Amino acid sequence: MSPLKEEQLQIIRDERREQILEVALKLFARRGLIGTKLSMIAQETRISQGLLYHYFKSKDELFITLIEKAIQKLKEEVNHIYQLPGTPLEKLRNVARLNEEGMPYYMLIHQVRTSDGVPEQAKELIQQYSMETYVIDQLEPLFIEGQKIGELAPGDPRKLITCYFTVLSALMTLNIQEDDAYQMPEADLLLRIVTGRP
Amino acid sequence: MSPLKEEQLQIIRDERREQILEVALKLFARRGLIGTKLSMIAQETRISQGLLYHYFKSKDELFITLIEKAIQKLKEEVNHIYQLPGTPLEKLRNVARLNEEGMPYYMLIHQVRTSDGVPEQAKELIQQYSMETYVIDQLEPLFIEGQKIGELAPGDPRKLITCYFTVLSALMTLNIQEDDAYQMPEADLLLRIVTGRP
Amino acid sequence: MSPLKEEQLQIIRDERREQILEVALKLFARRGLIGTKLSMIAQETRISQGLLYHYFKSKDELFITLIEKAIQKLKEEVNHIYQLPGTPLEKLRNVARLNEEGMPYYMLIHQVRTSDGVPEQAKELIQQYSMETYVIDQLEPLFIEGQKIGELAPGDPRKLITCYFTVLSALMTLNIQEDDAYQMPEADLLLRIVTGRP
Amino acid sequence: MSPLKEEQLQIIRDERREQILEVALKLFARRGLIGTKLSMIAQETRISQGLLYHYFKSKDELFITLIEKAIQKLKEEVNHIYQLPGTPLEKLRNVARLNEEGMPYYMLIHQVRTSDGVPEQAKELIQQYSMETYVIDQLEPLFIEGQKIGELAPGDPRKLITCYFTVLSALMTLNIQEDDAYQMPEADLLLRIVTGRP
DNA sequence: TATGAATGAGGGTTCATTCAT
DNA sequence: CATGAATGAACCCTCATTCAT
Repeated sequence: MSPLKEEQLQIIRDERREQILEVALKLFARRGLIGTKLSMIAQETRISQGLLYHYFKSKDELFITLIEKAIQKLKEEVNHIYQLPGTPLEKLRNVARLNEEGMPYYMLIHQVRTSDGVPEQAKELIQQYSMETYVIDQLEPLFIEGQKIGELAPGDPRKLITCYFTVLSALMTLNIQEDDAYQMPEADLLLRIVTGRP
Repeated sequence: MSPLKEEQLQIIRDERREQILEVALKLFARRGLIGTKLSMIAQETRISQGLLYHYFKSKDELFITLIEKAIQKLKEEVNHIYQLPGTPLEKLRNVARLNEEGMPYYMLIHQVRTSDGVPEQAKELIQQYSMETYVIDQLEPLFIEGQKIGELAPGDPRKLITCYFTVLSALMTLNIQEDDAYQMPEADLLLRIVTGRP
Repeated sequence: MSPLKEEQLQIIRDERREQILEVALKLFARRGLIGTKLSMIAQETRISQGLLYHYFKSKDELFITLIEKAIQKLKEEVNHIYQLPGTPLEKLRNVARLNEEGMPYYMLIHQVRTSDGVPEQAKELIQQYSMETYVIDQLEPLFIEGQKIGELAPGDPRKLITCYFTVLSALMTLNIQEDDAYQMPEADLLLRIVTGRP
Repeated sequence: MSPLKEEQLQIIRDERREQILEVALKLFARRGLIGTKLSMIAQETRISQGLLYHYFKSKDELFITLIEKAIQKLKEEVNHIYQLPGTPLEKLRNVARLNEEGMPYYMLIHQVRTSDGVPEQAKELIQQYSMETYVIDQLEPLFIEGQKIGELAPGDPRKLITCYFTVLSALMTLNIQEDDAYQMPEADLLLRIVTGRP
């Protein structure tokens, strides 16, 4: 009866959905929520505008879905740090090599934090994901260990974490491109913030 | 009619223009070019929408005017560093106490750099104001002196400047608010980037 | 394949068609032609939207089919009056107990008569089914007989019929619901129109 | 300063507003809320679509405004009955000559009562204006007087009122046109409902 | 100068209809 | 026969800009 395998259909659906999310992420990151027309997303995904509404109930919902993914992504990244090889400092050095993949997500979150005119739900999601309660709690043991073995500068570890990751987030948000006036700083210079040594 | 009146009118005109620019700066910074409606600017300036067009030919022109002011402002700020009291390090410490006044300008520039959908002319202006050719050139002597007297870490001074000011710009752009997940880092932690000491 | 199967299929087909018509009638009556989405009809019939097009060429055709059924229904109802038991007045009293089943059809016809934006063909059908030429002609003998035996008030019987059935149709169209501001009047009060007696 | 008399402006505004309401009433009555496009209203009022939004925040608001007017109108009409000349029966006879002006309002109310897809607020307004609590209360004294002087049939006056006005409302809603299958009944025939006499 | 009405292009969204499977 | 993805036209609505006063 079923004219197409239920399963196949679902796979196609999911792929298409991911395509849309990918395109939308890129565009929202660069142009903002209002600045991104659905026609752009549709065109770049090679689908009709109407079809977007088979996958997302509205532009806002599409945006919010991306915010949820962004938060998920950031959490995973923080958790991932522990699985990196080496001493605490070496782990942090790897984090400092800012990955290009995560950048659009940072920009999205930045928009939610700084712009009016984004869906209220997006703002609430961002507020729930507080750096305070998540990132800092997660990384405190790592910093304490780094201080114990003398790799990291002494002082309140929570303050150190906050400073370091605020700077990293900010740099992500700057979205530095090649041939740009700004230059993405070398990791070793940034690490001075936490090591207190050249 | 009378020359006196003309003059007064001109003064009122200029004041009004400044008012508009002030309001627009605040709104553009928070909501972006597209997200800011002329009706908002008019309302907050307590003038009619139509009157805006006596002062600026278009929304884009208003935006571009602000970009020009932003660049002017940043140049002045860099120049101002030399007039601060104290050793090079002390001067830089003062810069690190990020001034709230300049923040909206940073956000405007950030928008131009990272967003599509802003007037082409704005992009050109920003590209002309290259950190490379202006900020770095201006501050190189200061950093070299700081290295000479041992206050600053050794190494390529231009790289140091770039890193330090990129981080400052990025933090400005984050537009950290009270009761925010992020916390504006203490100046001393940021200065470690250039001193290499705790 | 086998003739038996073909036959069964045809039966299923016809049943399905009736289901669709039933659902559509209910929805069109309450929401109007434009206010009823094909997706609603499909959902309530438990079939896909696409399948609707195997049974009806378009939304308009579906609507027109219902109008044809409505007219058929009303004709049958008028014919049915003669088969009711009792004197002419008793027959009319039974008609006045307005049957709920026919109400959606009345509402459909009302829509065609009063709304623009319905298919032209529907309007033509309704105009052909003129109360004048059908209902009145059919019921004239009944009224004349009623007048003869003194049950009905004297006067032009055609005028009486027109008045009485216009009122009934109008009440049908009002689609009075329970707990409504309006109350469906008692049959005896309405019958005063034709009897001229309390 | 004021470039145009505040007062004049207001007058023009009000006139335009009335124009729009008039056109919208006519169209909504015949085509329903959904069936009436703003472009139709704009075109018939000879203004641009955009200008509609200077006068009404949305299509729904326009519709609701008309519902409010409709209720107001109906109340006035009921109150007006007492000021008509003559005996109670003569007053009612005048009411029975259904005025064409009020018809679109009846149709609007009918739509709200019978259609889904109209603004919730409109439904609430209609429910508040209950015939029960308003029309009947208002007219009860008139009917009682009519019964006292033998003009009206005996029996529960509230039931009589309900029946009579339900029939009148229903006939209004039928929106009988010239050269229509239906014919608006003569007043005297309808009055039999309340008089019980030919 | 100053206002607010007026316009119209273009946005997000809906939905009847078609099509590939 | 049956599905649900896919399309595109047309809707409501917004807003930068112009215009009459």
